[in-house]
Amino acid sequence: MNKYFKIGDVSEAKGFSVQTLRYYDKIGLVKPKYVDPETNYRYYSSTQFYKLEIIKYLKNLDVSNDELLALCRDNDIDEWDAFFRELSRRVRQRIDLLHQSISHIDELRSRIEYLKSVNEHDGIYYQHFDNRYVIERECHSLPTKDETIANFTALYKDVSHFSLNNLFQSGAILSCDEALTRLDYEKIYVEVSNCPELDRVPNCRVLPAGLYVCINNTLTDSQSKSEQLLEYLRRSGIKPRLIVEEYVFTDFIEYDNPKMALQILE
Amino acid sequence: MNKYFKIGDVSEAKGFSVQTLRYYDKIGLVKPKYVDPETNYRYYSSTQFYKLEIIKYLKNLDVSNDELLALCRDNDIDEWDAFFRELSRRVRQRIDLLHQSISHIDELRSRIEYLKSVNEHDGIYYQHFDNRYVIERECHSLPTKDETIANFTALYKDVSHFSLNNLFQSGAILSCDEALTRLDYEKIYVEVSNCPELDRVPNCRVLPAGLYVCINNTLTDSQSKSEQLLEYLRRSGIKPRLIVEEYVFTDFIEYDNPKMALQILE
DNA sequence: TTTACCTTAACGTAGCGTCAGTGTTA
DNA sequence: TTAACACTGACGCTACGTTAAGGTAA
Repeated sequence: MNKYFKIGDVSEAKGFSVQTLRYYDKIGLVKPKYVDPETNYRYYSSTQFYKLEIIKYLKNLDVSNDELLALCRDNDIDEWDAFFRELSRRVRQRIDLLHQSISHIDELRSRIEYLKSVNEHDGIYYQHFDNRYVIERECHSLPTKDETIANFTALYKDVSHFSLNNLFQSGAILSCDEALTRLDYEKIYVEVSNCPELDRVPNCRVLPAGLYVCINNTLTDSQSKSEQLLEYLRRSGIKPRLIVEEYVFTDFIEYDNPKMALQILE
Repeated sequence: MNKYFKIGDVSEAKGFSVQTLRYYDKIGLVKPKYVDPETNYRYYSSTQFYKLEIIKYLKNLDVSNDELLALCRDNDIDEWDAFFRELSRRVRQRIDLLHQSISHIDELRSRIEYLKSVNEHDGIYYQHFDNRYVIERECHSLPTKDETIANFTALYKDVSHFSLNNLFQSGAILSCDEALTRLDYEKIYVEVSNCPELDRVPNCRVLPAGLYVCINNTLTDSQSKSEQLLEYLRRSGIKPRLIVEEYVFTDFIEYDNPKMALQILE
C-alpha cells in the first residue's frame, strides 16, 4: 500500500491535470513524497490522495490556494476545525444570496414581458399597475447633472446597503399646475422589488396600484409627448393624482433612444 | 437628463473601478457614448448606467465577460430571455450543490471529532460504530499497486458519477482463517455519506452498526499490530463477523504515518 | 493656479493551459 | 525498439490591479 505513484497515475485517479499537479508542487501546496534527483520525476504516495481529494473539494467551494496553503502549512487540527466552521457559514451566506438572485431573475423575466407590451403601444393607452416599491430623493425641476449624479449615487448606495433588488427601472415623480400646462420634477426614484417593510428603509414608498393613463416616449422627444398627454387630460377632464415618468429597465439592451413611459394615475 | 458623465462619475455611481470601465471599453463590453477625439476623455450617457447595473449583477453570478459580450452584441430581447431562463437553472443547480456541501462539511467536522478520539487510543479498545455506507471492489490479497490504482480510480469515478460524498476515509474488508492466524484482503472500499438507496449505486453496501474491537496502527507497523489483535481474539474466544481496515480521513492533514484502525465486529 | 481629474502604456496577479524540445520508463 | 509517459521553460489566458509619466477640466 505504501508504493509510489507517478504524476499521471495521480492525475487519472484524482481528476487533476498533470500541469495542475506540477503547479501545486511549485507553490508548495502538494509536494510529491519523493523526487528522483537524476530524472526529476515526481513520485506521490497514496496518502497524498486524501489531501488532493479535499483540495479538489474545497476548490469547488472557491477556497483560494493561498488559504489552502496556510492550512496545510500549519497542519493543525484545531485550525482545520475552525476553518470548516467558518466555511460552513460562508457557504450558507452564498446560498442566501443565490436564493435572492433567483427571485430577482424571475422578476427580470417578467419585466421583459412588460417591455414587450410597452413596445406595442404608441398613442395614449390605459394600463393597470400593481404596487411598485421605490426609494426616492427630492430634486429640482429640472435637476442639474451634479444633482442627478449625487442623487442616484446615494440611491444606489441605499440599494446595496439594505440589500434591495434593483429592478433596472428608475424615473421621476412629477407635479402639474392646475391648468395642466406644465410638468415639474419633484423626486427621482429607483424601483426595487423586495421592500415590504417600508419603515426599515428611509425614503422608501409605494407607487399605488391602479389604472394609469400612459404614453410612451423616447428620451429625445419626451417634451412633445408630454404635451400630447397633457392635452388629452385637459380634453377628457381627468385630474391626475400621481404623475410618474418611468424609464423602462431593458435599457441595458442599449437602445439609442430608450423607451420612457409617462403615467398618470386617474 | 441626457448629459454626459465622466468615467469617475460612472465609477462612483455604479461601483466599478475606473480601470475596470476602461477595460470594458477596450473589450467592447461597455463603450462610452462619446469619446473626445482630442483628449481621449470618455463620456458616458446616463442610459448606460442600466447596462452597468445588470453587468455588475450578472458578474456576481459568475457570468463571464465573453458571455456578456455575446448577449450585448446581439442585443436581442428573446436571447436575453432565454439566457435568464438558463441562468435561473444554473443558479438552482449551484444552490443544490452548496446544500450538499454544507452537510458534507458537517460530516467532516464530526470526523475530526472522531479522529481526536482515535488518537487517544493506543492498545486494544472497544468502540461503537453507526452504519457506514461504502462502495467497494474486489481485490487480491495483497493487492498489487496497479490493481490498487485501477480499483481506486474506478471507485472515485463512481463517487463523482453518482454524486456521492466521499468521506476521505477508505480501507479494506478482510477475511480470516479459522485459527485466527492470518488476514487476507478481499475488498477495498471508499466510504461515502449519502447513499441511502443502495440499489441505485452498484457495489454499495453497509458496514453494519455495532460494537467493534479496535486497535490503532500506523501504516508502517501494520503487520505486528494485526498479530497483536488476532492474539487478543484467540485468547478471548471472540469469533469475528466482519474485519475492517480503515484509514482515518484526516490524512489530508499529512501525517507521515497516518493512523489506521483495524476493527472487528464481535 | 491649483487640484482633482483624465490619458496611455506596460507590467503584475492567480490558476492554471498549451506548446516545444527533450529525456525516461515499461 | 517503441510508445507512452515524464521533465523544464516559456508564453498565453481572463479579468482586471498597479504603478509611471504626463495631459486636462473647473
